[in-house]
Parts: sequence; structure tokens; C-alpha cells
Amino acid sequence: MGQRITTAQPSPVKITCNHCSLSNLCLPLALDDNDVNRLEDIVQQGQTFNRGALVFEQQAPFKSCFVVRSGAVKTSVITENGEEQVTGFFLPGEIVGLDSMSDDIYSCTAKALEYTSVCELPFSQLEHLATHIPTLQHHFFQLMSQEIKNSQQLSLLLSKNSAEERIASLLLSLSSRFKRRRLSPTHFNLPMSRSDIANYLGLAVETVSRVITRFQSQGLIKAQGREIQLLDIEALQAVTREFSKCRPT
Amino acid sequence: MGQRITTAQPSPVKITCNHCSLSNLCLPLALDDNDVNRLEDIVQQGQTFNRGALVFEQQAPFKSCFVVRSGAVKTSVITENGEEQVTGFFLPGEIVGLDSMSDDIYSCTAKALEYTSVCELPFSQLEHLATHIPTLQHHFFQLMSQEIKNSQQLSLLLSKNSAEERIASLLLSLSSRFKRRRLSPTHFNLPMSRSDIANYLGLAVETVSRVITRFQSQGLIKAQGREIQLLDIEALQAVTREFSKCRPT
DNA sequence: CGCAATCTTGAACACCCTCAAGCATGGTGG
DNA sequence: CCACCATGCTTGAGGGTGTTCAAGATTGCG
Repeated sequence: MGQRITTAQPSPVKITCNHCSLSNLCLPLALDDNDVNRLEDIVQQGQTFNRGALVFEQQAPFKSCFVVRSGAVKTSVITENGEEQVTGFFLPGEIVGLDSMSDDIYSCTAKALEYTSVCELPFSQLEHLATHIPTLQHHFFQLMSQEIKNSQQLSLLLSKNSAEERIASLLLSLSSRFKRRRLSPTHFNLPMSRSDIANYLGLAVETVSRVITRFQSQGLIKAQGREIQLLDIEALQAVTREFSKCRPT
Repeated sequence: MGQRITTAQPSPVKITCNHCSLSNLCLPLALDDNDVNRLEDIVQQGQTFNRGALVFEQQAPFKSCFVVRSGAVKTSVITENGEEQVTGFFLPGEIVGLDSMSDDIYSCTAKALEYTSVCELPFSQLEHLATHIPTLQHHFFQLMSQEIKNSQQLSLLLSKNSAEERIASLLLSLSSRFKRRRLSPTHFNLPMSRSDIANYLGLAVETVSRVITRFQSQGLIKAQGREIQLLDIEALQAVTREFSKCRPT
């Protein structure tokens, strides 16, 4: 499968968290200057991963969570049947590894979908710091709670919604996350393959392809490989709520 | 819908967490005696709820998490379409409300499925205590991480598995949770309706009914309304891994 | 330029849903 | 105490959405 070549050289210049372009998305968001400095002391910056490289692997000893700084990461688990199940996609400013804190091993594999840089948060040090900085603890509780909610949202999507609704939801989710990152919410490149999308959404690759084609012929989007333009966001939002249309009233 | 009569009278005798029958499942599990006493000071025991009563309601101000002491609780969210989506079932020793900590309001509704008693954990006090008791903080990180994992597990079930696999998985999950609670893992009453099961597993009620009937005729279980006996656990486990059978090798 | 991987398109089938009706169950009031 | 009704559960028939299988088109990279 993917190449496992990992370049783990620290970047020459250490950027402070305060001056990081993600400071309004990431942990500093919740901290004052003094506390950010203490956080900086434990954060390991500058690790980078080529496309296909593993940030961490399922079953390996759990050591750290990772904040995506640039690029994109996919998490997946290998089931008892040997099948891969994609559990999430992580964009800059988002934290990977929160699901592995209840065990001594990573509960999933995290793979870079493109050239990606991360900040490493060694968990035991982070935990120690959190007891001294209540707002950091509070922020982490919030992050984890949000992660539970996200995962519930996915379950909801999978259990109740049609293929079209699932794909429209994913596109809109990516759109709003790019927007937060100050990137275009209407014109972006998908970091993941059709196959990853299908796996994540519980669909066959063929279905993903068909739905994207259909959206395109309806004028909702323009898709050229991984390059996506959202042409009619309101219509896409309508698709995600489509099945209320069934009820007459 | 369900009656909302809530009896919130504290139980006459305050049982200490140390002497609670759940002390090996619940929070004291991770704490020493001294810390358990500090925990006890903030825990509000003895609230009870009749069948159908709401422990808390979606959108209400978030104040506390709740540990189920006896009975069972169902959580659900109302979607934009006005549909109900069941997000979880909680048995004694399990904590409800971890998904609401990232907001000021409850992100779901928690309803008692039968006569239920709970312990209330006021969140702000709990958070404060956690900064003073590192093992408590650690334990909460673990609980929340586990909750993320559980929810991912559900997504996996919903996205990849057939109706039979989903239902077998639920039965086995309940079985092992009853077992942990020192109840029979092979003979129990379902606290929830077929309709709740169907909703939770993303199936139609009819499908749930049919699969249970099929399991019965195959001699895997015996079902009489909500009374369930698991007759062949190994065969049920085989069902949950059924689809690896597709691959020849 | 050519091969491999990814993506698209088509046709047939399977699983599960919907609709519809019949059957238990249990709580309520006469 | 039993009839009654509401609710929940079961069973059957038909149809739709998405899967599977198969083949062709496109892309990307050596």
C-alpha cells in the first residue's frame, strides 16, 4: 500500500504557537499568553509526513495526540475481518488521537493523505499540564466532547440518510471546515480518494461516483477528479434535509 | 408520549460511593479512599425517574453528567427534520451526558426506559475537583475517549454490517455489559422496545422483528417479547463476523 | 509512451424498506 | 373481572435503493 517513508526532521525555525497561523483554531485559542508558553514547551513541532506515510499505527503504544498543521490525515481501523474502515478525516487545526486515550495503544491508524505537517502533543505531559491550567483541561474536555458529538453525527448520517444525503453532507462539512481555515469554501481539492469517501460513508465506490456525476448534471457542483466546486450550496443543504420532503404536510 | 412525572426525592439513607454496589464499575474504581470522599461531597445521589421520565432534555442548560445506578437510560437527538435518532443505551455504572460538555446545552435527551436511579455529577464542581485529583482527570479522559471509540464502533456497525450482524452485535454488547454488572449474560430483559432498537441500528422495526424471529428459528436465541435468552453465544459471535465468509480464502 | 491505479458507466440482483393487515400485550374503566 | 382500546410486535407481499460484477475511460507517474 502507501509508502511508509517518514521525514521527522524538526523544521529549522521554531514558530511559536502564538504566531502560528492556526492560533485561532488550535489550543492557544483558549489560553492566555503565559499559558501558551508553557504549552509550547511540551509541543513538538515540525514533523512532516509524505503522502501515504503513517503518523501512527493501530496497536502501537499510545504516546501522543497530533494537531494537523497543514495537509490532511485519514484515520482508519482494521476490523476483525481484516477490512479497513475509515473513521475520520482531519484538516489543519484538528486533533488526531483523542480516541486512543483510554488504552495504552492507538485504536486506529493515522495516515497522511498528502504532504502533511503536524504538532505532537505528548499525552502524559499534556495531562500533567492540564492539572495546572484549568482552562486547558476545560478545553480538552470540550474537544473530546465535540469528538463524541461528531461521531454521533456520523452514525446518524449512516443510519438514516441516503447516499445523496451522505455525500452532500460530507461536501458541506469539508466546505465549512475549509472556510474556517480561511480557504475557499466553494472551490477546493478533496484530499481523499473516492474509495476513502465510499468507505467512510458506508457506500460502494460506484455509488459515490454516480452521485457525484448526478450532482454535477443537476448543476449543484462541478467535479473534475479531486477538484471540487460547489455551485449551489443552498441546494446541497436542501439535499441533506431531503427526506423530510416525503411527509406531505 | 412518555409521562414526565419525576420523583426527585433523595433516598433516606445516603450510601457512600465506597459501599455502592457499583464501586468497581463507576468512578471510585480509579480513586483512593480519601479522594472518593471528596468525590462524594459533590455527587448528588438518590434521584429516581419513572419509566418515560426525562433525566434531561435536549437544548436545556447543561449542568451535570449522570451515572446510572439502576434501571436503564436511552439518549436520543431530534434532527432538523423532526425525526428522533436514538444515540445510545446506558446501563448501571455507565455515564450519560459526556457528549454535552462542549456546549452550554444538552446535545441530546436522556429518558428513563424503566424505573431508574442515578447519581448526579455537577460538571463545574467535577471539573474543579479534577484539577486537584489527577487520577480523576485521567479517568475522565479515559471515559470520554472510550465514548468516542464506542461511537466509532457504532458507525462501523452501521456502515458495513447487515441487519443480522447489527442485531447480533447489540445482543452481545448487552450481554457483556450485563455480565460486568454481575447479571446473567445469557438471560435478560431488554430495557428498550423493538422500535428503539430499530432506530438505534438504522433499521425498520419490521426488520428487527424478522431477524429476531430468524435467530429464534435457528436456535440462536429464545425471545418472548422483551425477555431474551442467548442459547448459542458462539454462533451469534460468528454472525457478527459473517461477512468475512464472502471471501473464499 | 505505457502501465497501474483510480474513476466512471452499465446491467442484474439482493437486501431491506414500505405498506398493509393480523396478532399479542397490558393498562383502564365500567 | 373482563371487555376494551392503545400500543407494541409479528408476518406477508411488492418495490426501490444501493451493491455486485464487469468492462471501459481517465489520470498520473515512471
